[in-house]
Amino acid sequence: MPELPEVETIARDVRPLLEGAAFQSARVLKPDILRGVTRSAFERALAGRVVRAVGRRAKHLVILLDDGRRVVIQPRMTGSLLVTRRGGRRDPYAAIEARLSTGGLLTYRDVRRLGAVHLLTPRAWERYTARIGPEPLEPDFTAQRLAAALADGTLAVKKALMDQRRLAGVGNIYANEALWRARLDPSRAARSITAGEARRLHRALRTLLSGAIRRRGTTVRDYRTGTGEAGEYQSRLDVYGRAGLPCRRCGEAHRIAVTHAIDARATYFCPGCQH
DNA sequence: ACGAGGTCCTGCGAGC
DNA sequence: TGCTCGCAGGACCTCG
Repeated sequence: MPELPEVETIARDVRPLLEGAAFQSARVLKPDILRGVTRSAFERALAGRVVRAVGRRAKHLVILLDDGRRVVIQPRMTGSLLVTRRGGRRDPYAAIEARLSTGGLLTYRDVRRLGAVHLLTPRAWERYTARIGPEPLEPDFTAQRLAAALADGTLAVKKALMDQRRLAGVGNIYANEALWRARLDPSRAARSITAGEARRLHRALRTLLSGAIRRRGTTVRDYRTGTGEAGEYQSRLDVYGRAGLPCRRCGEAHRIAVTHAIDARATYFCPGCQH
């Protein structure tokens, strides 16, 4: 499930293949993934446009066109973006295909189609990005800013971490991992996190997310990089998916537990060392 | 203002 | 073996 490191990996993979290339044509094969734009309007908008930049904001891929508009792709659970040579086998899960002037084919595929694709004017993009919280890997994201994002919440700290208005890009896997690293109980009220704990969590988040980017993301099931491969970080996970296994800090003394008490999501934690 | 729960969607694995 | 069913869950929604 693409979170920040996965979307960043996809962006880095497709960037050199897209920037400077023109879309010759685009076809929307599964129109229900489009938001706020019709199939025909989307296809017309892409035709002839040159890609000026490819980036990431939170868990969204952002393709900046030469007319200032942006194609914003939110892969959610099972979305992936891939550039291939043309003439390959038909992908039954392809939602959008766009032919490139370089001879390549850009495909957005999404098995469950929970993803969303927007076409945004500069003004609409400003409104869109303003609703998302700070980027945790930006240099100006300090422990104080993290503490501020958590300060007003009676909700569980894990849920606060995953709230995209408070903090950008963290989903279920990395929220579990960051809280284990910071030795914090996921069910703690967000506002109960002290300044010192926020510093621990801040450090945990930054090292975790940058480490996961270096390993090209975490593939549990569906996630693929921009070159169609699995990520490499799944073998490094400390808690996610490790229910019943010994805690990597406590050893045999404590085993990883799983609960669905927080927002009905799978929460993995060590009862021995997370408080 | 908050939490709880529903919704979208399809593949997969557990269980009978 | 073949079927049903629940689960995976990010973001958004409504309801109380």
